[in-house]
Amino acid sequence: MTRVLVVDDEPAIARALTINLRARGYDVRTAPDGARALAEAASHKPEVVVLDLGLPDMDGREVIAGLRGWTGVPVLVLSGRSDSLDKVEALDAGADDYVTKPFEMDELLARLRELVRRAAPSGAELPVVELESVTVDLAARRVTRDGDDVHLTPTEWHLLEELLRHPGRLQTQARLLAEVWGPGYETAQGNLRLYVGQLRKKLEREPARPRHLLTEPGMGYRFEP
Amino acid sequence: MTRVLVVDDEPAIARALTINLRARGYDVRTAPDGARALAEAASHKPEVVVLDLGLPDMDGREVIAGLRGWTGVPVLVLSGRSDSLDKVEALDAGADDYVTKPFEMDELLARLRELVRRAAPSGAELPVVELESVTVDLAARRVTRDGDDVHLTPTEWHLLEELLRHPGRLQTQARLLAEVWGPGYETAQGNLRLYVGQLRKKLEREPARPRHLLTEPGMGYRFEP
DNA sequence: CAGCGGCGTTAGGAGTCCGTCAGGACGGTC
DNA sequence: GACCGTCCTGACGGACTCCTAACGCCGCTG
Repeated sequence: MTRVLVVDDEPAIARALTINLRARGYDVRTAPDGARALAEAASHKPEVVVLDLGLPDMDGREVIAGLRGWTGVPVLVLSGRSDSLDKVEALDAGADDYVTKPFEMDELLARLRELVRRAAPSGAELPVVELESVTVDLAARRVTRDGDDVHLTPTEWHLLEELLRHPGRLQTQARLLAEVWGPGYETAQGNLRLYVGQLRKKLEREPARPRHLLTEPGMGYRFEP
Repeated sequence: MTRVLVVDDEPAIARALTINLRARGYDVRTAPDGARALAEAASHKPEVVVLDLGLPDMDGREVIAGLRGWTGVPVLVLSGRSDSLDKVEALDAGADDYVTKPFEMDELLARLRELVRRAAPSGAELPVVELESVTVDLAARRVTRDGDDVHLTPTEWHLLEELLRHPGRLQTQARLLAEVWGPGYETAQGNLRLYVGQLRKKLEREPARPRHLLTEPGMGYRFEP
């Protein structure tokens, strides 16, 4: 279920968006201002953000900058003004798309789908990853090993997803920590080691000598298909 | 037509260079001192600069600094003295290659061609570098040799990256040490030799007779694609 | 021919990073 | 209020990386 964070200070719009998105199967959370939006994003890791530019406490660009500091989550900007200046500024600040209020719900939903699809290219290309005796179905959130289901905690999922999404490429510990744990956890390497260990125990045939979840000492980890 | 700026206060040398370069199809302009060299470079944007270090008005490093302040144009240094100190200083200041007077015209032309050729894809980053049997993927942080993975330590990566980033250009030991080990390690040349040796052992077919990680005695190292 | 400086290589110890285990805190459910 | 799963912290061997020192080699110089 796709997690989407709606940031808007007008309850009417927030509620309308929530209802429509829930009806389409999204997992919706809302935040009424920039500060709570950043806190919410850090704790629940949405896969896409809908951001109203007219917030009471922060400028829209500041919110985007706060997100871009640690995550590449796609951001869809909502603007009350049709004038194009703030649109350019928002896109410059790192937004991914733009919709002007009043907006057609259908158009917003279409752009949202597009953003999610674009942000998960490998997820769309490889929804299922096959290892020797383990099958990982990213879309269905399911892992089987020798036919039996394997249970993964949310954090384990998030970490595994981050690794599988870039097969063969080294992911630095700083990047993994920022993506999975959010900002402020850049120094919690012990945590990372712990969860990599758990994933290996659940997925690798010989956890002591991993063949797919590889360590690059001093740099990070790499998923080898 | 490639624009070349020749900076030399000796008319004989300037004329000889002009004739030879024009014969090869270069668009040549000359400047007899540092001040006019900078003015000429600013107005005509040469694609490569040949710079004599023994100018009457400015030190060679000042000229290079004046260029580097606003352009990355490759600079080939001409040095009158075989004493290597001024050459090292010029290279540290940002020069890309050097030739000692008296020089062979053929050698100078060859080095000039190399500099122009390598500067052509300026700004474009090269994520993967192919050697004979070795592939270096900077983005994925991965090296393969005859299909097998080659493991590099963080320091080896850092050094290799610094060399690969300036193909064909000479990197002084001081520059490499400062980039990889940070300030304060300018005197640890033993360290540099050690890691260059390790890279050669891992990447070169004949580590004793390297073909890509070349030594310039007294100067530094050069990556030859 | 001896002396010298720069380069390449080897070996060993100090320090850092990694994997693992156990224990406690937090939040949600019944 | 008790239970359970999940998450985080700290501590400990072990593996890896890094740096230093020393030696042999080569080209150059006096």
